[in-house]
Amino acid sequence: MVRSRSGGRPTLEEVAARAGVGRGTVSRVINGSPRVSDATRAAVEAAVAELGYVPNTAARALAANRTDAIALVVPEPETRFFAEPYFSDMLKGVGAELSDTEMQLLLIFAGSDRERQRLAQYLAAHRVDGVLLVSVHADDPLPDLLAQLEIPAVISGPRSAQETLTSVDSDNYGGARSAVEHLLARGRRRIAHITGRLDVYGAQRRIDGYREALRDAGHAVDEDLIEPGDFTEEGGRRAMTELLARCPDLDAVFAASDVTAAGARQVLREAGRRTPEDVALVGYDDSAIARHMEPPLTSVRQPIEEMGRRMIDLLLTEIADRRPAVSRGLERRQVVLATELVERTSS
Amino acid sequence: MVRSRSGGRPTLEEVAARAGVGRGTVSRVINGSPRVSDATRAAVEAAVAELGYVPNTAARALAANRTDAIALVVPEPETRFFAEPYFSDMLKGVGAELSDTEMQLLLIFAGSDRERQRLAQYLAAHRVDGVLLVSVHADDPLPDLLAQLEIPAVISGPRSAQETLTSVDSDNYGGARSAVEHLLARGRRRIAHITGRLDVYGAQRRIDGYREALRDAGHAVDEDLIEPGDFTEEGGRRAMTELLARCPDLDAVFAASDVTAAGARQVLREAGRRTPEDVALVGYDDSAIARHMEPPLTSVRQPIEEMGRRMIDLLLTEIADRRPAVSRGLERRQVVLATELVERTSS
DNA sequence: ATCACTTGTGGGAGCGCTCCCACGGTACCT
DNA sequence: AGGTACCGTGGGAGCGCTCCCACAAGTGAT
Repeated sequence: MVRSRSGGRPTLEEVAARAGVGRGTVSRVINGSPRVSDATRAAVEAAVAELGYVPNTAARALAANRTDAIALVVPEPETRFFAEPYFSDMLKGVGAELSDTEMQLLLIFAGSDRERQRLAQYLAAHRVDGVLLVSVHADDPLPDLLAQLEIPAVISGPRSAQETLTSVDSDNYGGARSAVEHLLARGRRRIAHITGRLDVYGAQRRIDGYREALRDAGHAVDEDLIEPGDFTEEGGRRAMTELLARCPDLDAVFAASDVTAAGARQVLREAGRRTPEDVALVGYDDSAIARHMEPPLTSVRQPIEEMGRRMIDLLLTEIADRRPAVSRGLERRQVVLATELVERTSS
Repeated sequence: MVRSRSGGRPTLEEVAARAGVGRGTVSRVINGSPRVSDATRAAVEAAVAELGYVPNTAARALAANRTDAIALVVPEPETRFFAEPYFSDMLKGVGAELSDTEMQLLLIFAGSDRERQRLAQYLAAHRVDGVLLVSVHADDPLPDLLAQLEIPAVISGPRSAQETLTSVDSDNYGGARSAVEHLLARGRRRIAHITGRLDVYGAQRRIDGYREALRDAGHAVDEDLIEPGDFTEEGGRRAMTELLARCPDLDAVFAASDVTAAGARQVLREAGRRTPEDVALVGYDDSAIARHMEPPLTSVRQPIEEMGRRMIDLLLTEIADRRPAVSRGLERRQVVLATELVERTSS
């Protein structure tokens, strides 16, 4: 690897001169165009290697009007990002799928208003080719901003049944059903449900699954057995206290998240209810906490890593589609991945 | 905010036309140059607002040869990044210091060889103005690569006393001293030390602090009481087992990390030694685990968030310095921040 | 009135690439 | 033989900015 005489980094032009070809040809080789003869390609590749040529991203971005970067936007403060295994799993999947691409991943937190302001600015400057949106609430204005700026985006967890953005989700409805069916099969009849945040579509779908699993098995749904939570541990404690007071005869609890189940478990123990003998418990997420609970928690596993991979997949397709023609096919793409019930001793 | 007639995003030129000034003047206003009259500045700012102008980063990067981005390079797999509070605290400090800057932060993992390859490519392309390096081992080639590419960099934790890169560190020597002095003050006399990874400079400094605190207090250093660990829990168990076998009369343990202390604690309990009655225990990091241990662990707190802030500070200075002149002052900048002993009931 | 600065401003040149048109060469038809 | 088609290739134009030189107008000393 030789240093270019100019002292700086070698340019396309210099590579072309060295290989004895034109600028256009080098560009074609760099970008893997098939319209180059093998001999020429080899010569150019040799010159690239000799000079240690690396394309200037800024120049490319300017000329081609693309950035080769995508953003993973997390509308939460850093703290939650690190605390919840959801994000790290998602990141793993995203990273894996991106690793044999030229695309660069940016991680952007938009927890505070300040940060959201900056994000809006960032998107307006079109500094990324596409956006991955995770954990978005029903009333979040971000998706609309993205649509207005015409930036390709994929959302994890649609905001509603009418979601217009491309989305990847796990089967919340089916996951909830399997949890309830499992409890029914174990002979439980008074199954309570501590829900997630009601403004999250996925939480609604879990409630639907809970209801219909009971109905389809020929049981009436007792609304008293449904208590709203918010995915947190504290919410689980609160809801469980409420439920015990209202329905002391319950014999099972299906919680919308593992941490919620952990909160519920504390209250149950303090009330002298044994798990699973007196009250069976099923959580959601199959996070690390599920394995470490006492007793280990039965939980609905979502294929989060796989979701990350699919999101990238869809996003890259959308970016590619948008490039040459305006292929406004506009078929709504919604991917739903299956969940799996992981049975442990809490049920 | 009006859309530019061309359909795309407005350019500097269009803003200039609208404000009735030249391109250069708009550029000056955008970049906050003082050499613009108030009236002109106001006119330009109005035009910017009306058109909703946002500078094109790629064009700027190309023309000015800078990217306005810096990378936080983590030479570990994602998993460790999420597991250790060290990183999230660091990120918090970094983010805070960067928040009133135009600089963009990129998070880059370089755990696998594959990822390192990509990183090298990335740096060679000069896609960032500077690099923050955390948790680097003594034999890591990354710092040299950075030096060779002449990319400003700041390292957290120097690799050795001869570190050439600008560095920010906490006072490992002083932290260790304070831990040992605390144990001495509590009347302990047979104080063992489970070290960190020996190829980490900070771990060496802690050993130095341990030794000199004993010596300065007039005690001989018994080398049998020093057992190498590796910062992990498993390492703590192993080392503690070793120590108990070799020196059954020890009455205190200073561990180089909280997780190591947790490992040691398990072994001590299994051996029937009470903490703190029989064996006092002090950890390092003051991480969440310290607060949640049974009994709560006395630990040396490092101001990690502050370290993150200082690192950014130094890096931005270095980037700014490099821009116009080649101010090879080359005074080695090494910042060392004080630690604090957080006393709990384990000692 | 002249000169020497300073201040604010306009606009040319150029950053390194991609896009695309044009051109010579070969191959295959009529 | 001429015509048509398609390769592979060279290089002009232009992406939107910053840098810097040139210049007009103002200021104050001589």
